[in-house]
Amino acid sequence: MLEKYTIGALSKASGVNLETIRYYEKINLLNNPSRSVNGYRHYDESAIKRLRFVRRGRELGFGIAEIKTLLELADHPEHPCKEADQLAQAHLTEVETKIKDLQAMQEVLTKIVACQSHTAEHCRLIETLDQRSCCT
Amino acid sequence: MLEKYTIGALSKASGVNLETIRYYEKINLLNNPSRSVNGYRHYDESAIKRLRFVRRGRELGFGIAEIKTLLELADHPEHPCKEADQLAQAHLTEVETKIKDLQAMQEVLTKIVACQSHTAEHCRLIETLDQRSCCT
DNA sequence: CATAAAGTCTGTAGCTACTACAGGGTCAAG
DNA sequence: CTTGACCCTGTAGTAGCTACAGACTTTATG
Repeated sequence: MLEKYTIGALSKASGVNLETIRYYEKINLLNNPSRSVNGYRHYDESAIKRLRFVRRGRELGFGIAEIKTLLELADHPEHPCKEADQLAQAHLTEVETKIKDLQAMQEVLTKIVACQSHTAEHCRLIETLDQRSCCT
Repeated sequence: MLEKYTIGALSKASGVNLETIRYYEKINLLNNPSRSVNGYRHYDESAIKRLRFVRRGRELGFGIAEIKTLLELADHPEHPCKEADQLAQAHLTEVETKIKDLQAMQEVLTKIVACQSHTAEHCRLIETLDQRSCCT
């Protein structure tokens, strides 16, 4: 395959920050690319594909370790996908928990904003934090 | 005031991890406490109050820098609370954005889970990450 | 052809908010 | 007097990058 991409070009093509690509290489999320005589990294189309895969996984909130597993699975289409299912399910549960937590925060914050007082003494936010119990 | 709390007692009373208290001291979120001859830290009731304030702020998702500002405000009830209002409003907006992002994630993940295939080849999660566009 | 700008290299330090030791000292109970 | 619980400092680790420093090469411009 033609290795026509420098790291900068790969960065643009994949939408992943240049420094992040080097970081991914360092933590072995990406294979070491070939180098030209001057030491520059060179990549082909498959690297773009892989990086996009990673980016999408990150956008969905998967951690690096999880993405590593998913990449392994993607590389071996004949393997059972049970593990991917479990990852997706576990992650979904996590996301749902986070949403609930944030919604609780949202509720309290909504009550707090639009403070009518001019001084901190009766400011709702300060009051809330000063109170005995939180988030009630 | 009586300084009857050791750091362990303060930790229990405030609900903040012992190591975290020392950390808060180091980053000047808390004042340096007095020490007994042996070098042990000693605290009074006001430290509990302050730490609880911090904990509640953290639970609401405020960052340390924001909490520093809020503590300042709480210490000066005569000050205008405009700043606190702004913090609360900005934070609420942030929380709402996060909720939306997570809900988008949730939607995609919900579609993905319960993969019907036995192998990774047709696993929905892998497919999704492999596809050209994400989260559509 | 010279030079300047843009790209690349390695390696290290910083970010947030903690947490987890290691290796030591101190205190109270039995 | 020993055992265990508590405390001390300081450093390193966590996740996932990002931002340099200082050096090199390549490409564009005058």
